[in-house]
Amino acid sequence: MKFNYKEVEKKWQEKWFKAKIYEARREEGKKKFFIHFAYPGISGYLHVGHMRGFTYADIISRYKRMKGYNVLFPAGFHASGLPSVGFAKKVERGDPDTLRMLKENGCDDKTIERLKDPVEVVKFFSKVYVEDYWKRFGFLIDYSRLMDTISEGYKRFIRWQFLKLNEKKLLIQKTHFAPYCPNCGPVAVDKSETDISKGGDAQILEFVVLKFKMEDGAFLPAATLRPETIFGVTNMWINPHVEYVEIEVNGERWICSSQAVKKLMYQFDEIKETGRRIRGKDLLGKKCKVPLVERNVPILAGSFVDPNVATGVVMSVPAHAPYDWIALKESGANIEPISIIKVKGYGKFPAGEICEEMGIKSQLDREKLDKATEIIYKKEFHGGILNENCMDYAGSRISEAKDLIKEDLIDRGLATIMREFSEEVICRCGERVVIKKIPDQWFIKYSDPELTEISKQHVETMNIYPEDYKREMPKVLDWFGDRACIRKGSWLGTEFPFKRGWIIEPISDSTLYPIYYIVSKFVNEGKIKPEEMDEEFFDFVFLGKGKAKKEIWEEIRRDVLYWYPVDINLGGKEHKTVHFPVFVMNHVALLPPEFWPRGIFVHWWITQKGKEKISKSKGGAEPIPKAVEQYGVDAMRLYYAHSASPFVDVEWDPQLVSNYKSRISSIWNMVNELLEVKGEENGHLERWLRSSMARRINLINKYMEEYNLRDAANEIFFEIPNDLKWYIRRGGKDRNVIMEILEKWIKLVSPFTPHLAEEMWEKIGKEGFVSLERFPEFEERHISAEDEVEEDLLKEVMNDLKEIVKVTKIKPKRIFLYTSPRWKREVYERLLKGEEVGNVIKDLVQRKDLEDKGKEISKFVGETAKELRMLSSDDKERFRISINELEFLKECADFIKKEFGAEEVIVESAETCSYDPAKKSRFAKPLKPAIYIE
RNA sequence: GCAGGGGUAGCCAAGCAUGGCCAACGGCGCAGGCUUCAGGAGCCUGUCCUGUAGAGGUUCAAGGGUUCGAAUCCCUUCCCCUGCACCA
Repeated sequence: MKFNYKEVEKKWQEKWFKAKIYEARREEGKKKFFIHFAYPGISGYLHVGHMRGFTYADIISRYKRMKGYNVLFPAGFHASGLPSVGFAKKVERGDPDTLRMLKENGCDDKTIERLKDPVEVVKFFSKVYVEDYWKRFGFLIDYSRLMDTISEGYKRFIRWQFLKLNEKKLLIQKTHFAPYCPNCGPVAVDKSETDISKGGDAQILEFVVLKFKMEDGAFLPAATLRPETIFGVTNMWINPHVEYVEIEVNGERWICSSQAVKKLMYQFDEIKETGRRIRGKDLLGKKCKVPLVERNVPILAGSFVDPNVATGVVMSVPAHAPYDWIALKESGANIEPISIIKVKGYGKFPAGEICEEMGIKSQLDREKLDKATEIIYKKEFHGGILNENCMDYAGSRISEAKDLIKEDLIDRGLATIMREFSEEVICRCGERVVIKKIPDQWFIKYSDPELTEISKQHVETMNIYPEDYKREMPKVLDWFGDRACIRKGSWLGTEFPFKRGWIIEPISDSTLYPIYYIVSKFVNEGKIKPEEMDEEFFDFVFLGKGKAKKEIWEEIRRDVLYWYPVDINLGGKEHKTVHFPVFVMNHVALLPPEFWPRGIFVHWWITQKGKEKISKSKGGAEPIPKAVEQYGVDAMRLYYAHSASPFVDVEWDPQLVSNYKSRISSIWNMVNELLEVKGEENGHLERWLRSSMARRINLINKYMEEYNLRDAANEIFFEIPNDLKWYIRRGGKDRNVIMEILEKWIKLVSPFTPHLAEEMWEKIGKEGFVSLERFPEFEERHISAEDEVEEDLLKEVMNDLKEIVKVTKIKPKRIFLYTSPRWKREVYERLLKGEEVGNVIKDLVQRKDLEDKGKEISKFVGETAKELRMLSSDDKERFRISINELEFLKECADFIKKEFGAEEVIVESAETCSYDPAKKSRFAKPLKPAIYIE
């Protein structure tokens, strides 16, 4: 009797996969549904967090299949780029964590040896993903279409894509600045730190380098993020303990730190060292001229100046820069700060004020000074106005003047740009990463106004979940600029057709790929060879251009026409600003409008305690096979679908998953118990159960249509069993209705927990796969408002009884229920019809049988009118349904007696009651009988 | 900086785009009872405060406002989080 989930999972997976029920074949005339998830990058073992999105996709595709769609649900692997290379590198250098993890997962030494090769890493993990994750979760992915992005066929496809981008004039060349290791070449700077050992959070900042001319003609290049403060410069800062060097830049002599020279070499074309070295302290006391402002200022000693940051030369704006303020104070120099910015909340010298406030005493108190600098920077940037000291820019807002001044200074040859990381970045090899200028980098021109505009228009027509993201998308498309699309270096991918030895970057080769799933089937089956797949081939199958050279081309073309476009592309929130926009734009740019994607579904993450994204580096991620073993697949699937909305991050909580495991087995037990039930039909109870079920099926269909899996699962896994339990509790025992409801219920369960569903399906004596049955549809004929209102009435009465028992602590012996007098019901009816309050009162008061109730009537009518105004239309509806409360409650008397352990339950009409010592009967109202307990 | 998300009872987490069915779904935890004499099993009840009659009171980051009525709409403030391009 116990639910053996392990056996059940195995049994049904074997059957499904043997019958290949996942395989999608074109059926002309049958409506199709194409869903896929953003294929995972190959970066090692996945964890329970990854399964969330995959599971959503499987549930949706199973649902659509049951709704009569011909479903295409393919999957593949994104092998391009760095992750698998990074993984192989880790194996090669014997990274202990990596080796331990591999061994824990049962890898022998031979396999580990093999994994030093990135291509082997891809092969190995592709298999893990398919066998240990996807099939293990019962996903009905079309396994005949598996593909990865470094296969020959895929590369042909990408090559074609870039030929087309070029034809559309969407490939352009321009200067670019990228992270670069002097030893290893190009590196990626990102949070996963595949290439680097430090600095994953670093951003590339643009410093403006202002050229201060000294008396001997050499320049001091001061780097700043705030070029507008040039008007407030009072002096220069040089670190006296640092040795500076002289270099020649475009014929000018510059003096900067030696560290700066190294960096500038990678960014400027014309640069060389003159060999002259100058100690910092030898520069002190000399003068230089502020560019544009043409003011002579002295060079002072600033020990806070870091030769590693930018040029190692700093201009001093004490009025508005906390560092400068403190350093100036410490220097003891007799220099008056120059105020140049007016900002709300501060006086003449904001920097001075904040140093005072925060109690900053020394220029080496970096922590506080950084904080102070940030505060002042933000405050002045947003609310600051340049004052009369600022020449032509006086009166402008900082946020507007900043770029203007920068451009002007550059145009006049007084300044230039230098790029620098916001923090130190160290390569895996130990070298400091620099920023390198690439003069002729290739870009995909996503900034193209026409492409952007059409993409925005198309997004309007798409089904995008959640709604918020749909609203966000046009802004993202506007913001999305040109993207560098190739890179030279050791990583996997397709060679760029217009530059030998350069590889297409991994985002750019994963935009149009869903269409390749249609081709990959033919490649996998050997029906077409990658070598055949040239420009002509893809032009024909994707664009319908030219002629088919072979019959199979026609076949593929028909499949493309049938399956495309994608109905849902499902992916994690990390794809919101990069992958999804380029997915849309590439389709819009290269394919005809009828192939543009129809929908996107974004889900959030499973996080660890403390809201951290689960990552292997942080440890503690639960391996998938272990979790499956422990909780069972169906429990996990239900957990993903039901524990929270897809659009929030969820903390992985093993306890919670365990609860779903219990839920699964309790459903199983319940079905078994229900199968034992036999007895008479009651009439009312069966009508009620059918009605409630029909209503829920209607809701569930509505939820599923908008992919609201959570609310659908709630109805299916919680509300329906509650109804069934209530039916039994009420004494229902009609086997026919139970079998009828079970059959529907099991179908509803199927997309979410398919193994359980199949097992139950078999248990109730059905043949075939429930996975291939039709999803239950709303049947209006089962709706019986009367029976539902009656059952609600009973529940309400029981609630009231409970409340009374609780408050009074009475142990009920005899329970009296007094149903509403007829005239009160009449009041409801007439008011609901819209009759005037006054008329109703007048009418009733004049009636003979009510003549002694004048006061009560007018009060009651008034209150009721007020009450009805507050009710929703659904609630009002309940009062319109006519039921016989007296008869119904009499029938329930035994049930109530049993539930409350009373000796007797007496139901009477308030008009004719024989026993009412507490005068309770006067409180009776329609659908709210008065109660007396003793 | 640019773009976006969020703050709900002890905890997690619904609801908030269509204000009233909301003291606020569900779960965890906690308390009591039942069942089971086997397990991290199952079932019922309670869990903001007050209350010996089905009720009332105070809540949904903070402070204002709109409204007969606001967790839900508007404004202000505070605090968290995410993405930002050779990372997928």
